[in-house]
Amino acid sequence: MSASPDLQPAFRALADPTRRDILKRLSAREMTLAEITAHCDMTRAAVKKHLVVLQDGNLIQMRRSGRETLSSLNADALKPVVNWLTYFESFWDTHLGALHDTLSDLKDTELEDKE
Amino acid sequence: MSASPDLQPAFRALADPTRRDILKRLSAREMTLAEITAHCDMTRAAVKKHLVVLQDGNLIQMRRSGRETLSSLNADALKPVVNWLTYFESFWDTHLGALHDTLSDLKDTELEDKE
DNA sequence: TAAATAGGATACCAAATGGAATCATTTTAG
DNA sequence: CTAAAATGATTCCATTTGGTATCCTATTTA
Repeated sequence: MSASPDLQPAFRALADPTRRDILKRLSAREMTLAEITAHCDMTRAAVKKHLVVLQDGNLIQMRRSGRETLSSLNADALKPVVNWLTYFESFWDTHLGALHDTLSDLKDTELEDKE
Repeated sequence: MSASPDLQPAFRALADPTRRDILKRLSAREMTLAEITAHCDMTRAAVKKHLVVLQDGNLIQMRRSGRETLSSLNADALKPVVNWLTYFESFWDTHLGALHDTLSDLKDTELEDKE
């Protein structure tokens, strides 16, 4: 029943600013390694490594075309991540999260629509 | 105009499974270091370090009470993260993201509801 | 076919990380 | 006051990371 997909590779991939930047760029169009590198201020080899990490997180795909490799965004892989984070939505706009337990007996007290 | 908050510390904090687990636990109630450690299968010192990383990401707060320190969730800090990810929402459920550019001249072609 | 292009694959490095071990400090129980 | 409880602070260690430098392979294309 494929419990929950392994979020680790995706969270790991998102933990680096260069990789997040690459994702944004790929949301516009697929790009070659050289093109991506042009924006990254580091060597091709370094960018390539980032692409591999992104691929491990399933956040991008790569396809070979002639002598170049086009990387493209796989935004769907972000869904499980957002889903994980959404769990905490009910704790937003209130610092009562930590008191949740303490206040459980007052559950009908209306917490008016925050801001 | 406080452009965008620095997402790095938060993304960094979220990149570790132990820390994500701690966040889930803290969503129930605030906990002491000893309590958290009880679930983590590692030393107090190690857990303490994770708490510091979470605090750097502003995902938790700590308050001292007598000889113990209570850590509590600050779910609000997840908002900017979700917001960043939401940017990609328009690319979900379609693998056309990478072709967005290529297809730009066909923009009136109706892309019927995917799936 | 030979040179130029675009990428892969490795080896190597310094710095950051995850964790354990230890020792010091503060608070509460007797 | 004194010991136990709870945490903080430091040091040390192995592994992972982010990057560079190099060398090698596959495509083009002149």
